[in-house]
Amino acid sequence: MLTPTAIRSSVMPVPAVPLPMPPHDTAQAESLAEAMQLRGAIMSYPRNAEIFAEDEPADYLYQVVCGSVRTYNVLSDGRRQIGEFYLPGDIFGLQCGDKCPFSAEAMTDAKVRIVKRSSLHALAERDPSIARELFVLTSRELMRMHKRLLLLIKSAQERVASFLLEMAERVPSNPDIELPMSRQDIADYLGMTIETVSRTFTALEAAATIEVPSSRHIVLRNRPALNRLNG
Amino acid sequence: MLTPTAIRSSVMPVPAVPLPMPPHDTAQAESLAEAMQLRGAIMSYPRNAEIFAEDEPADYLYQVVCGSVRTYNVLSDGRRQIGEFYLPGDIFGLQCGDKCPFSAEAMTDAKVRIVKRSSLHALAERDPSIARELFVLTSRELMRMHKRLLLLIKSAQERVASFLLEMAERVPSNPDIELPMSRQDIADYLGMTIETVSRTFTALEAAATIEVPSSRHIVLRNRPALNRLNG
DNA sequence: CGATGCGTTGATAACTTTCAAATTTAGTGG
DNA sequence: CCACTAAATTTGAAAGTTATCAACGCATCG
Repeated sequence: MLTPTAIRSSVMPVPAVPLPMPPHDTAQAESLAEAMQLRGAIMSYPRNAEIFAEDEPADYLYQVVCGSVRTYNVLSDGRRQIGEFYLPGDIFGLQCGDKCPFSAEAMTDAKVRIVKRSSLHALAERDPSIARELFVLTSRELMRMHKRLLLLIKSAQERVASFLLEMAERVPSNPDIELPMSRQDIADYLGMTIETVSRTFTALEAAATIEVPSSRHIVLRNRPALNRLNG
Repeated sequence: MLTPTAIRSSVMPVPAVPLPMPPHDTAQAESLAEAMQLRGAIMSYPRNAEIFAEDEPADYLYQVVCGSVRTYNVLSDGRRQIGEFYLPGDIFGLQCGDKCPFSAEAMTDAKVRIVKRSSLHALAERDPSIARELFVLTSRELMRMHKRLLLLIKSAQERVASFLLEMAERVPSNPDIELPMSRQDIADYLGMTIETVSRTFTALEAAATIEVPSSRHIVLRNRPALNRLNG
C-alpha cells in the first residue's frame, strides 16, 4: 500500500488578528479555553500547508479555530498514516514529548490558535483547575485513540461505517455530512487503499445505507445498518 | 476473525501486604510513585483473573507490581482486541472517564497496586508536581497508543517484528525474550489470527531472524532485519 | 493413559491490494 | 461562460495476503 504523498506547500502561514470567542460558562477563574485565548496567537494556513513537522521541537499546543487539520506519519517506504483529523474547537499537540511524533497540515484553509506549552504548564503549576483540564483533555484523546484501535482490526465496511458515524457525531449537520478530507485522507486514516474506500462507499450506497450526492457529501440513510456494522 | 474468548475466572483476588519499593530519586517532596505507595493497596490476582470489567465505574488507578496484565475489549461478535499489555512498573487505568472503556485481566499471576483516582486527583489539586506527573504519564500512554496505530496498518510480518522489538525493549533481557502472553493474546493485540501469528514466527525463524526454542521463549538473532521490517 | 489446552501446519476461501484505465470534478486561462 | 488540462474518484481484472476450516503434534494433568 504505497501512498507517496509529497504534499508540501511553500506558502507561509499568515498571522491574523485573534477572533473573539464566546464566553465560557464555567465558574472557573480562568479556564483552559480562556487561557489559550489570552495567550494564543492565531495563524492562518492555506489548504495543505504544514503546521508543524515530525521531529520538530514540540513547543506549542494548537486549537483549531476554523477549517480542519490532519496529523500524520510517513513511513520509510512512503506509506502515510493519518493520526487524527481535527475540527473547529479541537485541541491537538497534547501527546508531544520533546519532539513532535508526527506532522500536521491544514486539510482545508484553516485558522489555528497557537499557545506555548511552557506558558500553559507554568499556568498549570499555579492553577490546579488548568492542570486538571489538561489531564482530562489528554485522557479524552487517549480514549479516542482507543476507539481507533478497535476500528483498525475490523473489515473495510466496518471501518468506513465507524468512520462515517464518528464524523456524523463530530459535524452535527445530520444526516448530511460534509467531509473536509479527500478519499486519500480517509484511506490513510482507516489503513486501507483509496480504491477500497471508494468501492466501500459504492457498496454502502448500493445497499441504500448511505447516499453520495458528491464525493465529499454523504447522507446517512440507514443509521441502524451503520451501527450494526460498527459492532 | 472470531475469537470468542470467554475467559472469566471465578477466583477472588487476595489482598496482600504492600511490598517495599526502591526509593525514588527525584527531589520532589512527594512523587506520584511515592503517593501511590502510600495510598495504594496491593491485590494479588491469579492468572486470567479479572481486575476490572468494561463499563464498571472507573474509580481506581493501577500499577503492576509483578506479573503482567492485559486490557481488552470484546466486540459484539466475539472478536477480542487487546488494548495494551502492562508489565511491572507500568501504570494503567489512566484513560478512564467515568466508566472503564475496557476490561483488564491478569495475564500471569500478578500483584497490582490499586489507588483511588479521587485520592490522587485531590492530591494533584494541592501538588502541581503530581498533576504534572499524571499529565506526563497520560501523554506518554498516548504516544504509545500512537505507535500502535502505526503498527496496525502494516503487514503481518511487520506487525510481529514491531511487537518483538517492543517487547525486547520492555523486558531488558536481550536478546532473549520471555513472553508472558499466549499466541492468542499476541494475535488479538496485533489484530490478526493465531494461525497467522504462528506462521509468521515460523517464517522469521526460517529466515534466521529469530529463534523459538519454546513457544514463549524468543531469541532475536537478527535485529537489523527486524528493524528493517519495523519500517 | 486418555483428556485437554495450546501451538503448528496444510488446503481452500475470502478479502484487500495492485495495476490499469475510464470517468468525473476542479481549476485555469481565454 | 466555455474549453482545456490536471487532479481526484470510480471501476475492472488479476495477484497477493490473511482468514477460515480442519487436522495434527505436543505438552500437562488428572
